[in-house]
Amino acid sequence: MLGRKVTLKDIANRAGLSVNTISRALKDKDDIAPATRQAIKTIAKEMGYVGNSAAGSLRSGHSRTIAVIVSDVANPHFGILVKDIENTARKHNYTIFVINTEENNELEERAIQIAISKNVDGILICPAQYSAENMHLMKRNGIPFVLVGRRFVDEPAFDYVICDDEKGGYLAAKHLLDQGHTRILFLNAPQRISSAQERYRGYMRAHEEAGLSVDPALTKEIGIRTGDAKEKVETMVERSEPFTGIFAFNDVIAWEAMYALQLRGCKIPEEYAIIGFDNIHSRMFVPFPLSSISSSQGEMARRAVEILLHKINRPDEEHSFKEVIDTAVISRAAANGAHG
Amino acid sequence: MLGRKVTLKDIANRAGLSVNTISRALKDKDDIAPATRQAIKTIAKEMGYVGNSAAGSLRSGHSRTIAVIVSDVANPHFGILVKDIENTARKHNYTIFVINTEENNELEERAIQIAISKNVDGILICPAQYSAENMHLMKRNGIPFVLVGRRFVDEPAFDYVICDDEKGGYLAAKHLLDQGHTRILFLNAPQRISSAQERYRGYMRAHEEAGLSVDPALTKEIGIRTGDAKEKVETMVERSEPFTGIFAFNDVIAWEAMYALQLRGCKIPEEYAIIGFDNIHSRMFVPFPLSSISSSQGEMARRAVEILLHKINRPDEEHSFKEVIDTAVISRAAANGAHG
DNA sequence: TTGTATGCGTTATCAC
DNA sequence: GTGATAACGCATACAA
Repeated sequence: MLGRKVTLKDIANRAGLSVNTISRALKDKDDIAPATRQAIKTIAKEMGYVGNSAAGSLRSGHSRTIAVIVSDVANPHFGILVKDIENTARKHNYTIFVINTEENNELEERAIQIAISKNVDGILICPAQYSAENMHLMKRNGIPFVLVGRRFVDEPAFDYVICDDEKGGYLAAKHLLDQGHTRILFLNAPQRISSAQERYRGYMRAHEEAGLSVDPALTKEIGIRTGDAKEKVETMVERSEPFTGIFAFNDVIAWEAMYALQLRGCKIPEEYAIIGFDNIHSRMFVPFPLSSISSSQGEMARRAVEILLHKINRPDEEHSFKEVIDTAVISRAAANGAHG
Repeated sequence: MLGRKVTLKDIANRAGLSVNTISRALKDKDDIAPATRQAIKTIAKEMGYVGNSAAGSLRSGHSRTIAVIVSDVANPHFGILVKDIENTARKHNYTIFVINTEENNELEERAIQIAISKNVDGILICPAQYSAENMHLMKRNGIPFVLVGRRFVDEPAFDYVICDDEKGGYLAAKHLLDQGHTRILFLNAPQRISSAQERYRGYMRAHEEAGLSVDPALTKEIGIRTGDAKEKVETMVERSEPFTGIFAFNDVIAWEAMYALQLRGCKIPEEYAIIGFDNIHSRMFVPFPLSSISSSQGEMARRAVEILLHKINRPDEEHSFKEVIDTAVISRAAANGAHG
């Protein structure tokens, strides 16, 4: 055991062959004698050889790796998304790694730099959207990338795969309006985020259609920090601000809102009806029902990977990819008298 | 805009200086004229330069990056752990990226290879533990690593940071036994995993102490797949196998068990008492109470990073690190008549 | 079928 | 303070 990284040279020395032969044998090139190849592979395995992709990609220009940059690893929505991305990527013989931005602009810039500096072939990113500047970092460096779940409407050059957020917002609000709720608290993400804007538009459209105006006091911006939604809901209840429905930007925020209501002794669904977004209850079993808007993460992940690989493999093609995946209401009612 | 990666050479051309000077200026070496440095930095920023750490680490031998290899990104426990690791690493000016193994041996091997091949300075890993072979891949390549949450008892050379799983298992079982439950279903992880073994030992010790023997039919192995716990619990209920308490290996399994019981119309906590592990309810607000064993992820993350950095910086020091962080019962009762 | 030479982008060393 | 040169580990082109 060397106690340091095993290189092609180490194997070459052991095998009495040139570095080149080792390299070609391990890459299964066809101009190596089968016996030689076998012998080399055995030695490589024995020595615990792990290729240095940093060196390899420096020379070859590709690494069969893609970086996935997400805004919140602790949100199961992204955990599921990452899993789905990984599965699709693996089918195409690509490996992924994940970098977290915590919805922070500086961390996002760092994340992109790390990805680029590790010579990834492409990047899938759910952008924090403080500005498009970080995206231009990828553009300028010629790295193929696809936006996932969010888009920049002012930047037609950026490809994306999103779900139909406007429709989702519309369906969510309509779902509650149809149940007779007229004052719907919208726990939305910050407005810089495209999906927040679009869901808001849908929320407004549903109200207009119902002939209702919306009290601006009912729209709150929730940050990524745990406890933010809880505090907002608590304040509303404390001040006896009237509302009976809640539409949450995502299911984790919805959970927190439900928690806050319970704390204050409010009854769900007797006093409040709630709907979330992402439909994560379809991918993990949680012991309370929550209606939600399905954004089809699996489909989103698959298309995002496929488009990215397409761009990686045909860098000169100018094709533009803008995919909007359909959304739908998934209605979950209280089963056995429990809340929902 | 070049439309390809910006290199030091590009900046050197623009600035009319040598590549070496650019490199030294951007790295804030002190033998560069302040004016030169400033001019260079401006140009670099303008051109959207991103250092190629793949090339840099090839030469320098380090990258200020560590890889975090976890078994299930979709489990919020790991999401929180990753966040905490990231925070500590950032304080020391290290960047992390995450690779998922889905508790699969081949994916784990691939993950380790990716990490090593990207020239990371060290690895934090929650091993899948099919064998210690994958760990030896790191050992043989001289990459510092620290096990997080799991350990190899037969391999005294592998450093780790874990929580006191035996005590955790003991406390969990005792918590339920003290409430009068004598038949406690243990939804454990597979036995190859050290924490599963140790929690099982604790579970047994609590029973012995109470003068009770344990029915082997009450111990089930739950895989990583969503739905596994649900099916096991449903089968138990269907067959009317008697039990009134459940101890789940982690909180996500506990959620699923509660879900399954509710589906069958079982009442919690009237008919069943449940306790989980990881205490993720302390880091996200979920609208139902769940008692759990606190494993102090924050502390675990902090220590793991510190130990890893120590090993990176003092590679010759033979110091061995084996840290066991205390566990405790966090009891959560039903608040407003809801279940718990 | 195998070996030799070259260069990827960066950093370390040394000369000026 | 700055520039020239070599080297990291690997893959490619080409020679043998």
